[in-house]
Amino acid sequence: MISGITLAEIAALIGDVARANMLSALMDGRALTASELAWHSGVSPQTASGHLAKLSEANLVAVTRQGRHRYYRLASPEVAQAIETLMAVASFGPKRHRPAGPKDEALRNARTCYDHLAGRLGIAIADSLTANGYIVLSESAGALTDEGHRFVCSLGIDLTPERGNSRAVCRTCLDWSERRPHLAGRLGAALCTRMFDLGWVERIKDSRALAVTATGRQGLREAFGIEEPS
Amino acid sequence: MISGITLAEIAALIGDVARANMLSALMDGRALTASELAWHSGVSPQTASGHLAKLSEANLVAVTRQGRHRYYRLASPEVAQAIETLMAVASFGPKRHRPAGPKDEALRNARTCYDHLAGRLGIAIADSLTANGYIVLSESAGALTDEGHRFVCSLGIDLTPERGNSRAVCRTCLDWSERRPHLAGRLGAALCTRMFDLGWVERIKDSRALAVTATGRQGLREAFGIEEPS
DNA sequence: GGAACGCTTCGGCGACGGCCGAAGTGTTTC
DNA sequence: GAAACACTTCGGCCGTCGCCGAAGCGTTCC
Repeated sequence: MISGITLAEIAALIGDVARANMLSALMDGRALTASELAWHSGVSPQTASGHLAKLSEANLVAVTRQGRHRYYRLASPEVAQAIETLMAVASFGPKRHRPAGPKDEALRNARTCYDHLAGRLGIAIADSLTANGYIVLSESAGALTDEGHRFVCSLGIDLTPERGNSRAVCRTCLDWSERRPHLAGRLGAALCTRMFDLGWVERIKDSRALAVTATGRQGLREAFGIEEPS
Repeated sequence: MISGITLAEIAALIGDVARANMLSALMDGRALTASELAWHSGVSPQTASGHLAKLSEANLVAVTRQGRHRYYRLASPEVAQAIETLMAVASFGPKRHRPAGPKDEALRNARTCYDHLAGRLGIAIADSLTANGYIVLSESAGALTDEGHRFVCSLGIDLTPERGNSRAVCRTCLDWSERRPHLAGRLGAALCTRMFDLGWVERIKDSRALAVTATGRQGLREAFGIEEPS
């Protein structure tokens, strides 16, 4: 009860279509401007401004001023996790099936989830790492083995924590499309960043979906033994 | 966006004070009647009935008819996890400090979280198991060691999964009061059940809070090395 | 069988909150 | 310095949804 009040407040903030669309758009971990978020949520700039004020007052999003733009991003990984968990519940719900369009298909194939990889590609990488004994996952957690540490080093990933960053190396996150846990935490984020740096994946315009490049296909095959993910 | 719509629907359902109070009341894993839930949420029976219809249509709660009563319970552990995650986000929020009353204090000390233990007691047990090498936890996951398996057997706990139950043995759940992960999953649930069976803990009336009994204090000391948890 | 009980459905009231047009503030560009 | 731009604030409109009284259905108790 005591916490029920603020539980309702937080949920009510996410429970508006426009705000939910904004938060979904921010789930890829990027920071977006107020106008971009207005476009994503399908409302006018004034309305978006009001929504964003509420979201940032409640510490769901954080804002950075830069010139005449204001960049909004999710305030913390906890917020991202809460939204992802809600999406998982939503996808369990009554089977109100929307036929899966091509864009939806792209999302299921590969996408970013806050700061790490999700979709079939995310699952495939987590599976490969597990099969090779590089990580050990239980349903909602994980640990990096010594061989695993050497392996990610060989990919050019440095897991030394930044100052004051105590985030866990290896976490899992429930994938709403595959309904299985994929790799999150510092390791998940570092892998995702590295794959962008190597040019293995690219963002699909106006979407959290990702496209695997030609070099990416080769790299994924050599490093993880992953064939065409879809 | 595609899933954003139903994300908003789910969140909006939780985002009403009355419904949030109902769900909070169900977080201890018990099934409550419609009238009990009406009382918990502070609305009339008619209103509660309407709310419960919405919640069960969206598969957030499940209902069992029994005579002239209808027992409502959370539909799945995923729903419980979503609510707990939202509570964690809520407790991070702006510092709108309510002075902690005695009931609140009892909640922080020991309570049930869906089907497992939380609060200082839950943390203490998780810490003890970790310190003795019985379980290994990373921030959001965990594994039971072989010695751990023998230990819980010695407490009279059988972790053989029920038919068709593939729930993970060892998971973690972020504690909103302690802000640290405590023990969930099949192991967390089994420990909780066993402690009720042994008479170590008892429910405090009309609350998720728990009281540790005299035998409980002795048992906790002998089995886990836990002194007076508060 | 009738009364008490638990729960739901219906109908109408009222308020909260989302929405946009218009106008205002601060920043960049030329 | 003026114009263009990004964003916010204000004010008023309107729809949605939560609320309860009254009434209806099914179960249990005596």
